Amino acid sequence: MEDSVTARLLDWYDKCARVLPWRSPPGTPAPDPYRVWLSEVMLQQTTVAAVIAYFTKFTERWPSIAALAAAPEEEIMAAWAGLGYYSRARNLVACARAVMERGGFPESESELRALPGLGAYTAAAVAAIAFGRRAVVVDANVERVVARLFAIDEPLPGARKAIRYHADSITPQSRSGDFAQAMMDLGATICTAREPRCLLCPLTSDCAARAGGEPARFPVKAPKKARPERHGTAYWIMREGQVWLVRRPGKGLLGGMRALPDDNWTARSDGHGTTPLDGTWRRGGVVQHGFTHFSLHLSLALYDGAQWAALDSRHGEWWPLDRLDDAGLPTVFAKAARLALVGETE
DNA sequence: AAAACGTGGCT
DNA sequence: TAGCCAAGTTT
Repeated sequence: MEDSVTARLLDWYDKCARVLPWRSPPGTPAPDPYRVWLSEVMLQQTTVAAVIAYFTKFTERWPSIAALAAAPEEEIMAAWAGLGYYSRARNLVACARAVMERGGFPESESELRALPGLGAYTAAAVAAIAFGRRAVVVDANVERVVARLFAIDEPLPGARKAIRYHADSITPQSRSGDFAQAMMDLGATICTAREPRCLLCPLTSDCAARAGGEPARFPVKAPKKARPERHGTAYWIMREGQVWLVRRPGKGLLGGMRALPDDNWTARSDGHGTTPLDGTWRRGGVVQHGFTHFSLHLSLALYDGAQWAALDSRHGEWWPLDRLDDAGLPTVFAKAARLALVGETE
């Protein structure tokens, strides 16, 4: 039975594989490991639709891992702005440099796993897709497909071990990279989280959840915790067509990214409301932004004073408004900046 | 081992 | 619309 699942899935992939910029068609030589790795890192917790534009931009600007490794970290962080999970960009740089140092990508799953930013999933995916190694690739798509195929009742995350065991049982010796991508295509287009399209599924006759009549019940998940709501303020300080931007600390939320000054709101607490400069401030409206683990109401304060000398050039810089798009602001601050600019022209 | 860590799209 | 969800990793 396992063999037939594997064969049916690969047959389906041969006909129906999605065409994606980082992929080579089934049965053709593997793509450049650099492109496989870069796409896999970008795709961590991120949709294909969001990744395509970034992948294209990155590979045009840095066509090889050598080019990426030689680029200033600051430029790569700015190019990553908007994609989210910014520690990925930091790890991307560190990984590129480590790979150059050792003379190229390692090909084994365990050596790949030791590189910065490559966890269990990404190491397996790169080993299988770029290097043709047999590896058991388990991401959220595979979890869903396997949980349904075998009607696994145990809730996630506890079910991970059982899911991995079953995923291993259907992973072929050869073509495990195609197999992994087939599972992900199936999960993304047919075996979707809500309303799976079982009538189109090549594995419908193998699927225990389908036989049970309630495929969407799987995977069972533990209930989630409520997201707290936080309030904070961002400060818009303008002078002669420039705005004052700071660099956030390297670790933590939006770590290492350029940003508007703020009153130190965090996931755990509201901001303290203390302004960064003396003088007159005006209300500039409120931006609402959802993070993974909290929701933020960010008030915008607009500076009317002229005490600019108090700003510390070790922590920030004047940035020209006409190049604001190049500043690489994370989305929450890009929203605030947009609001400020609309306010200024009214 | 649980929590931190972004964002945009879909229902 | 408010919540769920996505090719996870790190600490």
